[in-house]
Amino acid sequence: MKLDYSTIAAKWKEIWAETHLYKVHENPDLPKFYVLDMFPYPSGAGLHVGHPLGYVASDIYARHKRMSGFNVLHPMGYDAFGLPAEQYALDTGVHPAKSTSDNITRYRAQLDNIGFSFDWSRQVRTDDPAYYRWTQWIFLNLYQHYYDITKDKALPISGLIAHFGEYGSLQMNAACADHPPFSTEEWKVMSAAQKENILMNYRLAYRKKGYVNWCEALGTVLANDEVKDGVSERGGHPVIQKEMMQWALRVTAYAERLLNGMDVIDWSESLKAIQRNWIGRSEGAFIEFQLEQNNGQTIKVFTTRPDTIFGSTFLVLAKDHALVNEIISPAQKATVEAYIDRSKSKVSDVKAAGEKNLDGAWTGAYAIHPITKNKIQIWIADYVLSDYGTGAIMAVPCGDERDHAFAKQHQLEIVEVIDRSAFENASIEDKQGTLMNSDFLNGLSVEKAIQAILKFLVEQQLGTKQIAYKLRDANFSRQRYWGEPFPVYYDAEGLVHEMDTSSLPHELPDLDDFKPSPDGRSPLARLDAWARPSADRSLETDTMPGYAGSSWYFLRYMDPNNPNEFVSKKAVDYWQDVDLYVGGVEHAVGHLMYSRFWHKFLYDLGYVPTQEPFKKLVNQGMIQGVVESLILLKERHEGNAHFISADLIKTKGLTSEDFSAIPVHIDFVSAYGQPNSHLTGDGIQSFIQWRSEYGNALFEGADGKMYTTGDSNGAIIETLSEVGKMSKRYHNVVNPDDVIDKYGADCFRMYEMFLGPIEQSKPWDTMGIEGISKFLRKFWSLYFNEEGDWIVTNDVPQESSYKALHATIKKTNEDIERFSFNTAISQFMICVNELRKTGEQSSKILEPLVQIVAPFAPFITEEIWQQFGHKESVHKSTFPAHDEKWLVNTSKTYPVCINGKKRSEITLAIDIPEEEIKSSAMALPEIQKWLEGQVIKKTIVIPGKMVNIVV
RNA sequence: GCGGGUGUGGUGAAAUUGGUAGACACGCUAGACUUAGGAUCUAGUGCUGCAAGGCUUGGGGGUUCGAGUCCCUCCACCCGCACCA
Repeated sequence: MKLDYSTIAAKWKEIWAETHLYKVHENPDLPKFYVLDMFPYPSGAGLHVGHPLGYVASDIYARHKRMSGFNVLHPMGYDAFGLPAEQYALDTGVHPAKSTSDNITRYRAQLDNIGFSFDWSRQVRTDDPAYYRWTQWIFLNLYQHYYDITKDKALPISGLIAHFGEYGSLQMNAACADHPPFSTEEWKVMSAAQKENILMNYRLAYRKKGYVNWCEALGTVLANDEVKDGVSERGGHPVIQKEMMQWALRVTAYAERLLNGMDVIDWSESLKAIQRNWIGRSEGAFIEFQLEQNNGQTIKVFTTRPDTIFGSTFLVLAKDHALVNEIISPAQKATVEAYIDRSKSKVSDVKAAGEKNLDGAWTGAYAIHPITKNKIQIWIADYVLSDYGTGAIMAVPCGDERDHAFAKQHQLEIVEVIDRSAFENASIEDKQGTLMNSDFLNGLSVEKAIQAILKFLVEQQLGTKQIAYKLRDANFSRQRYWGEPFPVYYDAEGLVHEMDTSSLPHELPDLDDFKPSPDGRSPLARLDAWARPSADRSLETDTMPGYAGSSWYFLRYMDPNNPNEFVSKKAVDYWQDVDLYVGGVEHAVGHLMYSRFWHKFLYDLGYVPTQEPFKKLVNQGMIQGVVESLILLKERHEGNAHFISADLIKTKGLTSEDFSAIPVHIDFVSAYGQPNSHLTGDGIQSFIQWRSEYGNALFEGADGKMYTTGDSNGAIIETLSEVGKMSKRYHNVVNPDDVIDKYGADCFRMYEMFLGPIEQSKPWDTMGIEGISKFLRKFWSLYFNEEGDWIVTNDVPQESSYKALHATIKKTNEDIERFSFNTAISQFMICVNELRKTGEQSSKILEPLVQIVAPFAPFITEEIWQQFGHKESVHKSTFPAHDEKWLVNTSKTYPVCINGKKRSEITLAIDIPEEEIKSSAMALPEIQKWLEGQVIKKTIVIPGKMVNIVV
């Protein structure tokens, strides 16, 4: 049999599908293992070589676990709802439902091509009503629960209502937005609408009016993590702050648990750091400042440095702080309004520039310093954010850089309260130094002063100890068509009513015109018959954001077709949680945060047995593309464009002033990504056809070879050569199907793994793939000769072959376990080279070798395995165990006594019988004497101290 | 600015607990077979030196018999957050 990978792959793909090889069931007799990939959203572009990197790694891991006696759940599905799918549909004019399904078909074919061991019977897609009815169901649960801080869990809202009926809002320790306190009596006389408004402050899914990230171009509101540098992450459109009525999720209620949970999960430090940073916990205090008018109103500020309170010379409020309008003095009204106008017109991209914004205005009002009783001015400024802390600060110009800059800018008083003379290098914000000008705090260290002032503030009822988080509640409304409809409706008064869970799914209606409306309403709002089923009932026309469906999909895989529950108790008790999750780091604060939040919520409700959904998480790197460009001279040649081969830049002594680089589609480039990447005559023809404006261009290069700038070694070219994302824009997308056509799926898989450590990003470089291809041919040639005859015998193997095999078994086991696939592949190469060198043909060696390689190269190993006469798939076989007897170390370390004194270690070859070495009693001269007659490769003797001998 | 990470040949990278640094592969050089080679095989390939040898894991310092690995310090690069009080 000749090596014909495409025939082999086609054959086994079919057989695996027919026999449902990778189908799994709960099996209490076997330990479970759940290997999960982040499911893709099926965009129109299809998969490129970067996508499968993580999938291949997890597939190898899953296959290995399966062969090691675990019952492995390894599913795949599609994140079909959300902006990307809809945006694609908008671009192409095809209905999202159709384009999504078409794309899924294409993705599926591409995935199958790579030989993954997914159990496709468990596929989920988030746009399937049978799936999203449970997304809606979880939403309703969030709506029906609040977070009890004392019990530290979510509880039904009915308990809260009961509490209000009995105690009013007093003693209610729950996560909520600020609202005026009320008594039992007040609660009892409230109207339904008033009660509902109160409850909205507690519900975990709630409606609120507030500033949101509004993206005009996309016609929708975006979550904080969907906004990067003031523009939308998708499309790069400007985002402004707009006030709208929106659904939101009270993720802040879980901030502390989301933070603490990270201590018990096996994620990379950097990822945990990103999440910690996003949650942004800081300890400090709320301090109340009376207004000068003394009308009972106070301004509550948040500070992490209460010790500097004596240095506080003014207060600053956010521009949309609740009290702003009340306190502005008539004299300052015009100034303040002018400032607010200025500030509102500013788009958020001022932030991106990284400038400090010191704009602000004095309200004309004063507050009373709670301790010194001094009158201090109240200002409004951009640098105070309304949604962090209390939206108000006590400015301490001597202890905070921004306050300091602001004070200078507006000529406000600066009082030094920290003596830092003992700490030369301390910056203004360091917690070092001794208090001064601070009454009873004078002379205390910063640490001690914080404790002392906190005690004082609490005793005097001027403030409380508080923890603030940067984490914001998650906006949950999208003015879009392609998403889950909210299972709620509003009555004539605008009150929210839940749909009955038995009526779910609340299906997304069909629509012809799904373009966003410029007025900020969802396209569904135009569907009057649907949106207003009766005079006193209107439906929510916004839809849920992309992360809704992806926040719990890993649970659905456990029991994907259950019509009665989102997941059965039996299934979730067996599968528990995800043991290994592989995916991109780009989901660090979006998907991974929301999933953990939903999971903890479902845990509180008793639906899932674990607090954390993903025990171990591995972030695969990105496969980057090289941008190949042709050099276009600025100076034209007889009126036509003039390209030169990149190697001529140096020859001609050109500088970057003289030319520009024009990106070339990589399909035209020979030796893509290599130092000698170039266009041949055909390539030039294709280029001209592609970019017709260069039809008459002159192409100047030796032998008609036009070198491109893909070279990363060349001096001047280096600055032109770019490595970055693979994207359509740069025409550098490598399609896995093309690679597989040329080299086969096994080679593709192994090469992706061989590129380097899985977490690292690296450019796709076609050069190295030949090495893997060569290896696979060598591997094949252990089993078949050139004529294609089976050459495996039943002879007794050579000893060296056992050694090579068992070393490889051991290393492969260890390497896969620690996610080091490149080193495992290196070991295969060593083993295969060794077996070829000695001409090993024994099945005793070659049969287990197939099993070791099988997780990496599933197709050709399956083919070879059958040749041994096995009826069952190699992927159902048991991974061979290594035998220690063949793995005697080449050297062993023994403790010895050097010169009768110091205990140290000595490295000796194993050929020296162990009993010859009298443990710790052997002195240096004895060893040297014993070694006489041995072949000594290397000896390092440090007299009186240490011997290192290699025999 | 804050937080996290990374620095090893011409390249991608190994070195799991401190123990012969550079495995494995790419590339390159020479040779063999060839009409030819972008096929295959063989040998060589960290730097330096004719050699013996010397030097070598971003720089400097330290601990240790022994450091790529541990500690201190400086430098460079990458990623995340960024007016968070």
